[in-house]
This record gives sequence, structure tokens and C-alpha cells, in this order.
Amino acid sequence: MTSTVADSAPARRVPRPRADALRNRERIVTAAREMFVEFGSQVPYDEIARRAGVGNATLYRNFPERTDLVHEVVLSLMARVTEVAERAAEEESDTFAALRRFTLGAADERVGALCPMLDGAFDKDHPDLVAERDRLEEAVQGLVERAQQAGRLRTDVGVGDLMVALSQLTRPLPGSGCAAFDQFVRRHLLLFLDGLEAPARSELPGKAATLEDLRRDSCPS
Amino acid sequence: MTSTVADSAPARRVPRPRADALRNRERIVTAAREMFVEFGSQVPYDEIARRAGVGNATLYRNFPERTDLVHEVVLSLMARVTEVAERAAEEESDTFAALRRFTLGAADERVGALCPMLDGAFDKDHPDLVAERDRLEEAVQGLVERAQQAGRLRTDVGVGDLMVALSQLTRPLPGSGCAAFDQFVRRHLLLFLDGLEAPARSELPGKAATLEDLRRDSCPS
DNA sequence: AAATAACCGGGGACCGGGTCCCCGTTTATG
DNA sequence: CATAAACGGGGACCCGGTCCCCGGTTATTT
Repeated sequence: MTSTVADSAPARRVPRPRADALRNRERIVTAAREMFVEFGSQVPYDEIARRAGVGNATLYRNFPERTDLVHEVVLSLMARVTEVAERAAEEESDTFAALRRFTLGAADERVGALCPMLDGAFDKDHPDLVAERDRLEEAVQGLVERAQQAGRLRTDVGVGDLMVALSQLTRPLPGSGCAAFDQFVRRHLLLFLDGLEAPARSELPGKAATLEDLRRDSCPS
Repeated sequence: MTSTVADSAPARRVPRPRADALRNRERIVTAAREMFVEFGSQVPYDEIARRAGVGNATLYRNFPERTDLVHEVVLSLMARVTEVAERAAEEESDTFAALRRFTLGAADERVGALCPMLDGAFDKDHPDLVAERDRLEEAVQGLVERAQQAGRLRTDVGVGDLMVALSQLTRPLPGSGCAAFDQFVRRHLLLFLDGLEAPARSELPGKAATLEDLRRDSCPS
């Protein structure tokens, strides 16, 4: 994975970051993801540092702007979720089972944490982000279309419906690191999925939405 | 409603509050409910006062402790939701339709706002609160049982499942007062309800929970 | 293994926003 | 009309988050 880029190159100009520096940066991002999930992206810097087992200065050195940190976390989280979607599509033959697996897997990754991040305060149009979002949408859209074409998923729902409901249902209650809650969430996700299954049991108002619709609608600012 | 308690009594000791004072108190509670729904119970006192069209001093005079205000708001919100449940049971002959009506009605009242209030910081065991919670549980439990006995609602779900999922799905995204989002929420609620309908399309892990279970589990503190 | 430079960590000063009170003014009541 | 209760907003206080400084530590280089 990590190519030996700066190995033979003149290392004097950019002497390659130290090993522990990279490790620390990684620990920070992980800690931040966990904290964001639980307390939202406004959580104090010092707390994140403590959770990461790092001095706060290290945190400020790596991410001078909070924006940078949020950006990094969102990116990393989206990548994980995308991978869950791709693995589900690949390894699950039954189309609806694939959808189930993705949903529960995404819940385990705490997609719900993406929600509070939409509270402004970070660049939604950054190229990296758009790229990652497109990858995610493509992967999930694939799951949805396959299930719909197989007649297993009702056709009046879209990726947006799935993602938003998924996010909402898995959003952590602030404070309580309740253990029993997790099991509870799985029940709700499964119930929601049952509602998604074809044939449709009711008629929905409005129309199915894509991720693009979401991004546009959610922030009229 | 308001009995003339202090009318003939020696009014010197407690000379009955002035009319505008009562009106102001009411406006404050209303404003607080709206603000809590949108921004959580931590919203600055001054903001609430401004929204209520009152000086901040009036707010502090009426609710010296934030706890008091939260308590009042929760109570008022629960009462509204209970009423929705009772009206639904009473006026809707079809048992599942009653459940639908309650769910959508409760969403309109913004039950989701109750969630962030569980972030500690207020007395869960206050007699008034317990009483109101029991009334609410009884009303909703009635809806659930009727639908289950009629064979319209799957039997592996309980009041707790409905209430928590309902709260989660309707929780407002902090910041954006997005208009389109509301319509979106209705879609998700209807999908979830479809999942609740009998016959069950999947097998759920764990077991159905009551409100009492919720209260106990959610705060191991 | 020693030298060197990059990196780390935590203690504390600064700053902004929320809380809460004081007091001159307004308004319901009898 | 007199009186006292209630109002309102301006500002002082205070706390918690941010951000920097500097002495110590640890990975790299020869």
C-alpha cells in the first residue's frame, strides 16, 4: 500500500515525516471520529487530544483549523462505508440480503456521525469530498438498483431515503454511551428494511431523493 | 380550568399573580419548546427570552434553574403527544390507521425534541414527570395492543420500539431549519410503519421494550 | 552509540459568550 | 388615582475553549 516514494528521492527538502508522527496523526483521526459520533463536531479540541492519548499541541500542529480535522474524519468515514457497500454487493448473492448487510454494516461504522457534520462549518465542495461522495453514491446506488430490478425493493425509494433514515436511526444520544442501545438500533433498522421490501404496503408522499438532492436541499443558508 | 382558588381566601399572603405575568410565562414555555426542538436544551437563556418577546430578567425570574424550564417544557410536550394518542384511538376505527395517525401527529409535535433532553441535567424521577409518562405510555400501549390483537401489528415490537424510532427519525438536524426535510421525514415514518405491519417480514433480535425499560437502560450513570 | 533535529506534552494566558443582577420604567389591580 | 408587582435591557462577572511557549523526549543519521 504505502509506496516507497521518498526513498531514493532527495529527502533533504521534505525529510519524510517521522514514524510516530504519522502514527499520532492516525490516532487523532480515529479519536476524533469516535468523539464526533458521540458529541458532535463541536467537541473541544483538548478532549479529542486526551482521547487520542496525545498532547493538545500535537493536535493543533496537525490540524490548525477545525475544518481540516472534520474534513479528514468525514473522508475516512465515507471511505469505510463505501467499502462496506462494495463488499456487500460483491459477497452477497441475494440482492436484498446485500442491502441488509450494507445497512447493518454502515450502522456499525456509525454513519450517523455524518449528520451533525452538516451543521455548516466545513467545505462541502472540496474535490476530495465530492469524489468520495460520488464513490459512495455509486456503490449504494448499485445495491439499490440491483434489488429493485430483482423486484425485492420497492421502487418509490432512493439512495437518499436509505441514507438519511439510516443516519437518523443510528444517531447516538448525546452523553449516554448506552450499551443496550446498539442492539435496539439493529431492531429499528431491520424494521425499516422490512418496510423497504417489495411489494410496497403503502403509498409515499413526495419522491425518492439522491444524495445530490440532499446536499442541495439540506442547506438553503 | 383555572379554578378561583385564591379568590375568597385571604389574598394578602399570595395576592394571585398578575394576568400578564401568567401570559408571559406561557409564551416563554412555548418559545422554549420551539428552541429546544431546534437547538437542544442547551440553547442560551437570552435567545429564548428574545424569541418569547420578553426581557431576559423575566425568564430568570420565572425559571431560576434551567432544570425548571426543561421540566416544564417536557411536561407540556408529553401532554400534547398524549392527547394526540388519545384522539387517534378515539377517532380512528381502523387500528393500524390509528397507529399511523398517532405517529405522524407526534412527529408534528416534534417528539424528537424529547431526545436531547435525556442528556442528564434534569430530574427524571419528579412525580409530575412520572405521572405524565405513565399517561403517555398507557395511551400508546393501548394503540399498540389494539392493533396487535386485531392482527394488524407484528407482535415482536413494543411501545419502546415505536417511541424511540419515532424520536430518532424526527430529530431535527442542528442548524438547518430545512423545509423540505419535513416531507422527507414523513416518508421515513411511513416506511417504518410499513415494516411494523403484520405479518412480520423478518425476525428481530432482542425483545420488545417498554418505556420503563428505556428509562432504566438509557442512563447507567 | 552518539549527535542532532524533529516532535511531543502540558501548563497557563487570552478571549468570547453565557449567565445573572441592578435599577429606572411600565402596567395591572382595587 | 395610588400603589406595588412585574418588566426589560445594559453591563459586570465568570467559566470553558483556544492556542502558544518552552523544556523534555524520541526517532533518525553516520
